[in-house]
Amino acid sequence: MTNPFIRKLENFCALNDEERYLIEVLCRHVRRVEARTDIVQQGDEPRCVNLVLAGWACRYKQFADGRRQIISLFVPGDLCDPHIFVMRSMDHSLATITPISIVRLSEEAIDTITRSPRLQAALWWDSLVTSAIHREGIVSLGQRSAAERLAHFFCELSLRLQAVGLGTEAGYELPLTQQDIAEMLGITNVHVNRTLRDMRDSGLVTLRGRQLTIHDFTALKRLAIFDPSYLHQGRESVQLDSNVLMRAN
Amino acid sequence: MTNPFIRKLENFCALNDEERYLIEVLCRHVRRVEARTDIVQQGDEPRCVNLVLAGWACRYKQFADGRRQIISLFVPGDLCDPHIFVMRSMDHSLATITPISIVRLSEEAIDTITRSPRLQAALWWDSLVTSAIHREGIVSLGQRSAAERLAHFFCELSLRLQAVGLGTEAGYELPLTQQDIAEMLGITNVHVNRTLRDMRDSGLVTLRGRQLTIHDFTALKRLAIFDPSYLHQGRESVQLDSNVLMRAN
DNA sequence: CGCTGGATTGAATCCTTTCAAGTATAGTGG
DNA sequence: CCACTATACTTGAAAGGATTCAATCCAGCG
Repeated sequence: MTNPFIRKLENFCALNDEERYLIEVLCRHVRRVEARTDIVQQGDEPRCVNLVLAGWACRYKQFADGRRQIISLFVPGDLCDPHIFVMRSMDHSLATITPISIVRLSEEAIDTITRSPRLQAALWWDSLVTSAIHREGIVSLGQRSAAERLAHFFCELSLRLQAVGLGTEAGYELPLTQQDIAEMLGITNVHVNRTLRDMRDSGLVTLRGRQLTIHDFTALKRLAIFDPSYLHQGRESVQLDSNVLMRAN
Repeated sequence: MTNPFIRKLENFCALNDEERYLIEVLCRHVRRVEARTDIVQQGDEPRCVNLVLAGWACRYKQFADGRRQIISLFVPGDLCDPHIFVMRSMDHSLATITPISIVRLSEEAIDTITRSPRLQAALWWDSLVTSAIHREGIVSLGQRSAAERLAHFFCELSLRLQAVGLGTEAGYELPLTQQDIAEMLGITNVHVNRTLRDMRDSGLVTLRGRQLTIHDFTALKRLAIFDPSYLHQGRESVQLDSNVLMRAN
């Protein structure tokens, strides 16, 4: 099974054997962490960069009163903040969702990678895509209704998982509870449940037993106002559909 | 008047004369753009990195049906995406809010800057802070009520403007319309107006004629659940108040 | 086979939006 | 200097989407 990080980066540009080998060597010491465990906590000094090889994790922030926001999801191939070392402390926490396999990359390991200009560019691309995902998250939370958010979330995840061979347009494994989804989308778990029922009833998607089945991807994209260009996948991502974002004025 | 970008970076680390001079030279060709004008549009190929010297601008995305989300604000000293050049196209637009002075930095200019290890680290710091601001924006949109969002927004802006000498804890110039604020915070302009009235009535802040007056910064922070550590200002930003974020479980 | 966490549903409540109308403010031209 | 216009701000009333609280159902698991 190929390394999902290599696989993802190759959506940006082809790597040579040497570059692939370099990453594979760095990925030899896999660390396993059980589900629902903090990997890094807010306030910690950044010691390493985590790369997910298998399993799901998330970034989150939580208030003293219990409210919690999941800021981003990590699926296989995802890397967090390669330049985090310039910071004194973490302003958020990282936690596993499922049992997970991760690699802890040291600052030296990152330096080694970025010595290759192509890998350096690939890492920039990756973190720019991560930023773009965050921006789109802001758009979702700020402008999309609950149903639109859910639809958008499913669309995005479909493409991200396809990029590492873990899903198709017809569906994928989604190991989140409805509470997790609620904390991602800024709505309550009850409302997630009701919205999911509506989407099932209208023949869009079905979520059962950690398996998401997409019955009508086109309709899902339409509901979500989903424009995949922000994911910058493939080398020619500038195709704006008409149902989609357009400029002001 | 000192360059706000230099001033901001020096919140991260002191620069030497050579480094300051390098930036000042790159800032010689100032471009002026009038208010309410797109600087870069979604779909454009990235040609340069914009650095704001004076005036306010924003990043936004807009739907075909008119809904618009302002994703981030640029105040003097703010730089957008120094590594944007690896991307094929912009997934969002940039627009001015006020008349503005900006500098367009080419890829070579960025390369020149990052040849200095300290400036390279400072640029990383700056973009990590930008990411952190986006993450906190996600938390606001996902978990905070309208009043909490507004309060948080005012607190964050106070610190960011203080970092470049454009505000104090007592207030600052805020050249946004209530509609702009609404599009930042994911609520309607009508609700912004009502919430602003409530905050004025309860003696927290007053916003009149583009001037924000903060009457009770402590109470504002409390309402906002504001923990400034995500801004990573100063060299010792690890001070978590008790009213503030804490870990799960 | 009972336990436990997650999923589901109903009913009431509430925060926010929508629609509409009215007021204030700033800039423009006669 | 004052109509005139445009834009922003303000407020009310009604409607709606999402939350809250609580109870029930379900499935996997020891």
